Amino acid sequence: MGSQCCAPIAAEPIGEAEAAELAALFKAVADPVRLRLLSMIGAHEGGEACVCDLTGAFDLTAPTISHHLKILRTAGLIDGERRGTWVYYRLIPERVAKIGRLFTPMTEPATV
Amino acid sequence: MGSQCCAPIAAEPIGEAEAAELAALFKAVADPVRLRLLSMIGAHEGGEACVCDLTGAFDLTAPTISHHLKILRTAGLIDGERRGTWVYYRLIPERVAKIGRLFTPMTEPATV
DNA sequence: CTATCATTTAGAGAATCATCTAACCAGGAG
DNA sequence: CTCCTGGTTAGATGATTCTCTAAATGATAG
Repeated sequence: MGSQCCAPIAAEPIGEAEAAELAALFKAVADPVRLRLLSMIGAHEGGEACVCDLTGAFDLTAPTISHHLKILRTAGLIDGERRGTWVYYRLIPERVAKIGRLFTPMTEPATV
Repeated sequence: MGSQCCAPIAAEPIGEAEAAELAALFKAVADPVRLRLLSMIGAHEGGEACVCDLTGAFDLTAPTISHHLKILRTAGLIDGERRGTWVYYRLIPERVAKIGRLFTPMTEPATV
């Protein structure tokens, strides 16, 4: 039956303000480089990766990678910490999951 | 090891081609207008909405709405059908769910 | 202190995108 | 057929965005 009628986005029309906020979040991941960065950071051992681990995988300059990391950081998807010479980034799981929730059908039936 | 720990994006580094394909999908929803359109279509009674139901909610011209609908259609997120005078759009649930899956932790396996 | 490596900031140029106006296609009413 | 409404297509324009080079900041080594 309707155990998963629809994703939250299809449950009710989202408002203008919420749409703007969500769009900003989605824009952060709407780029192949940032998608791969996110994936590489999350999949790296220890759940964190330093910038030096990331730049090599791309045919891009260091400033460009830094630019993309900043966008992810501004969106609240990753957090960076400097330890000695290197800067380490890790995912912010709650924020990452927020992206998925909007489009994921609910297994639990809501009030519909 | 714990593959339930994290969302698919953090399970292993995604490849260049997959990242490009997914980025295109995310770009389609990385806009407040398109996010609201998607939501309004999905939440509309009968699971479909004609363009005339949508344009009024925005402070935008009809061609602009049409432009956004085309982007959503090209991304495979909605499908449009003409019935008489009006054109009706509806969500393509499988495609919509694909967006959510990448970022949703697999702690509780959903029927997908 | 100076040299060097890792990363970020600043600024510029090319490409993409959101929006508009004008014009075009499809159906229904008179 | 002619007119009107609903919706799309075609260009044009201003704003973002991605990428680079050059320069700055931070930390370690000699």
